[in-house]
Amino acid sequence: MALSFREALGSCLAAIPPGRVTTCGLVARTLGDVRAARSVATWILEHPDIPGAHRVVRADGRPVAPSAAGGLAREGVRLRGGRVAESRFLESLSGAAVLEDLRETQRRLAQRVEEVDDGKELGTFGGVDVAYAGDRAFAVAVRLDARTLETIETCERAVDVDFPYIPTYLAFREYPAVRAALEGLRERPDLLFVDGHGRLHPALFGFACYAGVQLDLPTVGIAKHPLAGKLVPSAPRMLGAIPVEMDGVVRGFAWTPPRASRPFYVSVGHRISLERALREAQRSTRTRYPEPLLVADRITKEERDKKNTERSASG
DNA sequence: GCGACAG
DNA sequence: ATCTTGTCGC
Repeated sequence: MALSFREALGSCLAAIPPGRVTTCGLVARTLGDVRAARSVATWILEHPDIPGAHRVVRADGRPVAPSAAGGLAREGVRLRGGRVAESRFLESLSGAAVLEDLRETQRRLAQRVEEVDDGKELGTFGGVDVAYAGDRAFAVAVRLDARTLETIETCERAVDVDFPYIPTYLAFREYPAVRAALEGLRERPDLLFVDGHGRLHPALFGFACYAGVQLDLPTVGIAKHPLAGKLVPSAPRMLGAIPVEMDGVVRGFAWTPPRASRPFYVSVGHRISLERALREAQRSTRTRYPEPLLVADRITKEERDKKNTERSASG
């Protein structure tokens, strides 16, 4: 059965015997992917009450939790120079490899991605983005007129998140909030822009693909930073954009808008061709980033700050 | 071969 | 993404 991140981490920590410690890297490998090491540390820092959290250390032996010294001392573990001796480190750990399961889910769903579109005119562009305040996610979905780029409608939803940010697993953190916001729109957009990569992903299944397949909606992935693939500046440009290849296949483009200082990355999410994804991304851009994502990003931060103010005002 | 890695 | 001081440019 599928375990949540929280439960899987809990079972990992419960498997560390008193008097021993484990590195973030080993916890991450046990969860199924070493690239989650930093996320494990962040999660423990932000959830200091997790049982066993005091037994997690960095590679150099420094405990992750600032208050770990007391719990370790009660188990006979002394800190020397703020570090736990390597002789205390566990070499292996048992636990549920949830990230392996999620990667398998990505690979399976990746086969459903359709990289062709129906060629129809697009009346509206959608955009989704999420801001965070601790475990609270503030998601916004917007729908814009594709010709004028004027905002037609917006929808905000706040939901609790229970999955950390882990590179290449972004969808599992953001999708629930994004879906909730999209469901509140009166009409679905003809094409949805997602803040994150599409097929430019190690499993060819970034957040934009995940959202597209789950929603059965045409999507385009837009990202500010590279994740997978390599730029090929020597290759012929497409509409002024530099191809990004993975294993010799062009999976995306890096495009710098006319007055912008840096490029953004475009790739297919679902139900669209790569060339058209680039063309629509360019058509939707007025300044430095596709307008639907700028609008969603702005509202998302306004909502978060508004809710935070209300919360502190009411005690 | 290994580490880094969207938001 | 968020945090956060200082710094730069319009």
